[in-house]
Parts: sequence; structure tokens; C-alpha cells
Amino acid sequence: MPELPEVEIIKRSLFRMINKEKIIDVRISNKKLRYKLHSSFIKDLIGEKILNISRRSKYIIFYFKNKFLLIHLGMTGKFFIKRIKDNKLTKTSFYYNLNFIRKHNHVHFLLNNGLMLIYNDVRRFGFMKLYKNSELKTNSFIKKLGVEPLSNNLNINYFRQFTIKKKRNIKNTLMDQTFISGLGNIYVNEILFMTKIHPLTKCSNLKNSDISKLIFSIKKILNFSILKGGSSIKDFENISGKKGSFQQFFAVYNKENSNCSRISCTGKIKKIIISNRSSFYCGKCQK
DNA sequence: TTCTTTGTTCCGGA
DNA sequence: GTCCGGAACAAAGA
Repeated sequence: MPELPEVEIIKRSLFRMINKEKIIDVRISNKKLRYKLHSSFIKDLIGEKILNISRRSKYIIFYFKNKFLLIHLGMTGKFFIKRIKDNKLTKTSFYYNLNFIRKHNHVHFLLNNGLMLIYNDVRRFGFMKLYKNSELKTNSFIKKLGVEPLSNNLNINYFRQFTIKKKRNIKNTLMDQTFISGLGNIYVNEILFMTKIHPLTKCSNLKNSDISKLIFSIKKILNFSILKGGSSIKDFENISGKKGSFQQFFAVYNKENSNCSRISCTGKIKKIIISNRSSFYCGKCQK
């Protein structure tokens, strides 16, 4: 499940390997992703040069001269890059190499540096959509996103303002993409453990010191995970097929009945369901 | 067969 | 009207 750190790792690899390359050909094995690929998807991309690649929340954006490609990996979306073995960058060699491809590869991009970018998605909850550049600021997906958690826009004033009158619990609030964009279930569980805040705590009951701790933990945990190459639970791999290692550092996620990892605490990790999502917390030190 | 997973949307209750 | 949480949905594998 790619969350923000995983998407950041993928974006950095893509930038390093294919930024400034031109798309020579596109082949679609299955156009039915979360949204069906537009019938002109191939035609619209052939000949376009990738001018930049960026990340916003859990979206990856490819920029072209007059358009941009918005990508969300959903639950199981991932990218692979394969080097085309022979040096003939013809459509024939492109298709020939497709024979090596594994199940659930849906979209293939042949680039003029001899690399093939492959989008693979088992569950097909991810999507790709092309838009004109004039839509960059008005795009319906981008427009509703809250602040980037690693930016200075996430600060005490913003946090306090958004939560001060909220009766909803802090777990759901942190998962709300219109508040902070890019926090998913795994990281929110870890963030709440680090701050010793119970997931069902009402936002309006948070003290200023709690808010400071939350902001600190959000940045700390995301940055640390990026440093470790993201978390590989289920089947996350970066585009070279390498696994991240942040999952080794999970304190609570999927740790039901484990002892609390705080040396001074004798509590056990509990599991409850909040809004249909598994939540893990220490029954003793998260009040 | 049923359960699990995430992000989003829809709906009903407060 | 607004806020909030629960249910449903997408697809595939265990």
C-alpha cells in the first residue's frame, strides 16, 4: 500500500531514470483502471517529452508541454522499469519485450533512452488521467487536497484552526485528505502512538502541547520512513523491485497483543475498528 | 464463501 | 444546514 513515503521514493526514482525522456510508444493491456483510460490516451502521449515529475500528496504528476498526467497508485499500483535488451527502439522490439511481462501489468511506456516504464496494479484501484495544463490549479483531485504534511503549511495555527470546533476523533481527522493530504492508516497509527494520544480522542479536547507533538511526529515519522525506503507490507516495491524497511520499525501497526515497545510501559497493543479501518494503539500509554 | 485492504461517496442521525 | 460515522464500492487473493 503506497502511502506518502512510498510515493515519494517512487517519484525520486522516476525523476532520476526517466525525467526529460520522450515517450516513443504506449501500449495498454487493460484500460480499465479505477477510471477507464480515455480512448485517445495513447495518441495524446506519443511524442511527448517528460519535462518534470513531481509529487503532491499521494499523487505523482508527469508534466508535458501542454498537458500533465495525474497518477494515483490506489492500493496496489506500482511502477517497474525494464531495459529493452536490443538497441533497436522499434515498435517491434517494444512488443517483443512485452512477452517477459508479468501479470497485472496494465500500461507500458517506451522511452527514447531504451527504458520501458510499466504500470502494474493488482487491484486496479489506481488511475491515470491526462489534463490540459490550464487545469493545474482547478483540477478536482488537486484542488481539494489539504496541506502537504512535510511543508511549513502544516503548523500549529493551521492545525488549531481546523480542529478547534471539531467533535470528530483525531484518527479520522488525520486521515482526512482535505485537512492534511497524504496520511494513511499505517502512518496515522504510528503517529498517534508516538504522541501517546488515543485514536478516539475528540479534536476539541486536544491541548496545544498535543498539537505540537502531533506535528512533530508527523514530520519525524514520514521523513524517517522515506530515509528507510518506505514500508513494504503486502507487496510494495520501488521501481527497481527493492523493498523498503520502515515496516521493521512499526510500533503498533499490525501488532495486536504485542507488548508496548516503550521500555517504561507494560501495556499491550490493542486493535479496534474506527470507520471501517483497523486501528492499533497501546491500551496503557495512549490515553 | 467470506474477509481484507484504501480512498471516496452517499446517506441517515444528531 | 452542518457535522460525523457507517456502509458501500471498486478488484483480487488468501
